[in-house]
Amino acid sequence: MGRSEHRGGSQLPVTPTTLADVAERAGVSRQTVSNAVNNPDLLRPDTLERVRQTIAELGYSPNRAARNLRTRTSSLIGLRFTPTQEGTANATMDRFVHSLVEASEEAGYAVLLFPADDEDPVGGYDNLLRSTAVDAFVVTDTYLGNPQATWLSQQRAPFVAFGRPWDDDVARHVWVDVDGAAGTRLATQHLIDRGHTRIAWIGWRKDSPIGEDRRSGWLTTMHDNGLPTTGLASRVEDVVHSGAEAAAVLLDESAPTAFVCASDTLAMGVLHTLWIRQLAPGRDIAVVGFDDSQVAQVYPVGLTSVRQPLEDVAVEIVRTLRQLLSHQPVETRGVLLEPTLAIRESS
Amino acid sequence: MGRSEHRGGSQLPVTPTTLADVAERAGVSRQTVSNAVNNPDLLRPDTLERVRQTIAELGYSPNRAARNLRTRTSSLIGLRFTPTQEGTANATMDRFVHSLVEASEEAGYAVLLFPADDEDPVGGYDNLLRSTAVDAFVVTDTYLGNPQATWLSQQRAPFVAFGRPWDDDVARHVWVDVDGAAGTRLATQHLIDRGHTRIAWIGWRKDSPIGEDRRSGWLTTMHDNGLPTTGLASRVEDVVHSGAEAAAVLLDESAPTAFVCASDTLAMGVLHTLWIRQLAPGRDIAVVGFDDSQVAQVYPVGLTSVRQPLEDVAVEIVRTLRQLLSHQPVETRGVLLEPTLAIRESS
DNA sequence: GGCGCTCGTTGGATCGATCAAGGGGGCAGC
DNA sequence: GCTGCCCCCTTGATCGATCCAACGAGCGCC
Repeated sequence: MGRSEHRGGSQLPVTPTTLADVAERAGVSRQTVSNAVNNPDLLRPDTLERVRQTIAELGYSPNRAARNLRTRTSSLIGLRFTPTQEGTANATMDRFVHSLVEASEEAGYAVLLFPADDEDPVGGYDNLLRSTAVDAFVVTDTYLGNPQATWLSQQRAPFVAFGRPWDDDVARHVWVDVDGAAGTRLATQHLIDRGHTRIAWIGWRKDSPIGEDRRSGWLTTMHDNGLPTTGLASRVEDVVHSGAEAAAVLLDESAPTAFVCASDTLAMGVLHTLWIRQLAPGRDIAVVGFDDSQVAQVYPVGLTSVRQPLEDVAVEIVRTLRQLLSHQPVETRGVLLEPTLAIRESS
Repeated sequence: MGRSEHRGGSQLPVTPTTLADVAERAGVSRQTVSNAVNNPDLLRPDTLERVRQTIAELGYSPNRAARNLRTRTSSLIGLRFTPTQEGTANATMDRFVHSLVEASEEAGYAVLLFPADDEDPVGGYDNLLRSTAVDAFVVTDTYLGNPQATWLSQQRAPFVAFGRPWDDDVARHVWVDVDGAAGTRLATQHLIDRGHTRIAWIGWRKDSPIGEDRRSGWLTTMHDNGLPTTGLASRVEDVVHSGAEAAAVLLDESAPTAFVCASDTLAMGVLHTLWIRQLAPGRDIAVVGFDDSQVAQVYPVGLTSVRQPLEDVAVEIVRTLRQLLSHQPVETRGVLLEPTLAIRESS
C-alpha cells in the first residue's frame, strides 16, 4: 500500500511521505512514529533510533494541515503588516518584523502577514480567527482609539500588543513596549553631559500619547538638572518641513544649542535648517533623533538617535505568547524595555 | 448534537462553528453548505440564500486546517524575509512585502514569513515544502550563486523569483524583475535633458550583475548621445563613505557636473562630498540615486532617484503564481518591468 | 403515462495526523 | 506456576472539510 516511494535522489516525491509510510517501513505503528516525533521519551532507545533513521531516509516531515486539524493549532502567529509611511523616516516595522520572525522560529512558530483594511479594521483578524488559521496575534498599532486590541480581548483571542494601552488603564491585555521617556532621558542627559544647557524639544501634537511620553523624558531630565524649558518646546506634525520650521523658530526665539526630537523625521528637518543657516551639526548645534532609522545611519553627518531594542521586544512578545498559549498564568501584564542611544557625529 | 451554540453577542464561541452545524440548522446536507461556499452556481437560488443566511447568523468560516488537508493546498505563499542591511539605504523589502501581502490577499493567499538561515540556505524552504505548509514560494535574492532557485527547480516546487537568473541563461524558472538599465537610462537622459554633458557613474563592483546592468543603462545612453564616458565611471563597495571617496576622486580628476549612482547609499556619499566642498546639490552638481528609499525622500535636499514599481512586481508575481498553481501554461518565462524616476531637488 | 435526462442533493469515504484505550511481553513477588 | 504490574507499543476513532458515487425530483418527449 506504499503510496509514495522514495526516489533516492534529492527530488521531492510527487506524493509526500506520510507517517503511515514511515511506520510500515520501520515496522512499527503510526502512533509510534508520531511519538518518535513528538514524545521521544515514550520510546525505547533502539526503537527511537530505528524510527528516526527511517524518517531521515524517507525525508519525512509531518503534514502541517493534518496536524493542525487534529491538534486545533496552527503554529502560526498573525501580524497585520502596515508598511512604513512614505516620506517619513520611521523604519521600525522592517526591523521589528525581522526580529519577530527570528524569535518566532526559535519557538516553533511562523509569522503570517495579512494586509490592513482601512474600511474594516478587525476584518482580517476576524477571518483568521474564525477559520482557526492562526494561534495568536501580535498587534502593533495600539495608538489611541484603535479598536483591534479591545475587540480581540472581547473575542478572548490570544494576542500580545507591541505598545501600551494608553487609552485604558484597566486594559486586560498583555503588552510589551519600549520606554520612550527613558529614551529621551538618555538623549537629554547625553547632551547635558556634553555641556549643553539650552536644549530644545520638537515633538508631535498633543493627541499622541507616545509623543507626550517621549516629551516627558526631556522635560523631567531638564527639570532634574535645573535647566530651563520654557520657550524651548514645540509640537508639530511628523513631517520633515514641520521639523525644519520649528527648528527655525526655536533658533530665532530661544537660541538653543541642542535639539531632541520625537522622530528621525523631525530631526532631518532640524538638520535641514542647520544646513541652510550654515550651522554645522554636532559642532555648532547638536541634534538627536528617535528610532535609529536608516536615515540616521547613512546621513553624511551621522545622526545620533534613540534606538529601540526591537530584537528584545520580539523575544519578549514570543515568550509571552507561549505562556498565553500554554495556558500558563502570564507573569506580568506589561513589559517595558529600555532603549539605547546610538551616538554619532550630530552630537 | 450541536456542539457549538451561537451566543448572540459578538463573542466567539469556544468551539468554532463547523460546516455540519450550519447544515443542520439550515436543514440541508454538509455538501450543500460546502457548495454554497465554493460552488454557489450549483445551488438553487432560494437554497443558496437560506444557507448563506445561516452562515452569516452562525458566523461560520471554514476551518483552514481541514480544508488544507483535504485539498492539499494551504493558500499560503512562503517568503524568506531578509531584512534591510543596517547602514545602507536599500529599503526595497519593506515596500515589496507590503505590496506582496496586498496582491496575495486579493488572490486569496496569505504570506508566510520564515527566517534566513545562513548555515543552510534551503533549510527553511525544505521544511515548509515537505510539510506542505505553503503552496508556493517567492524568492527574492537571486543574485549570482544563490542556490535557492536552482534547488527549488530541482524539487519541482512552484515558485516565482523576483530577479532574473543572471548566472544561468537556460534557467527554467519563472521570474519577474525590474529593468535596472532602463532606470539608469531614464536617470541619465533626465540629466542630459537638463543640459549636463559630463555625467559620472558610481556603481558596484564588477561581480554584481545587477550593478553591471544598471551601469549599462548609463553607458548606452551616454554613447547614444555622443557623450564621453572615459574616466567618468567608478566601481566601489555599496557603503556611504565609498561613494563619498569615489565622488571626490571623480570631481578632482574628471570634473563631472552630474552623478548617476547604483544606489541611494552611494548617492548619499556623493552628497556628503558635495556638502564638504560647499557645492549645492541640484544647482552646482546634480545627483541621482537608485531605489527611492526613505533617505531620498526625507533628505533635506530631496534626492532624485529611480523608483522600482514594486506594487506592479508583486501583482505580476501573484498573477504568475496563480497560473503556476492552476497548472495553466505560464505565458512568459520572464517579465521585465519599467522603473520610474522620482525627480527631486538634487537634479 | 412511461422513459430518460438534467439538476440539486445526499450519505459515505477520505486527507494524515493525534487522542484515547487496549493488548502483549517481561519481570518481580508470593 | 500464577498473578500483578509496568513498560512499550498497537488499534480504532476523531478533527472538519471536500471528493465521489448514487439517489430523488422535476421536466420534456414520444
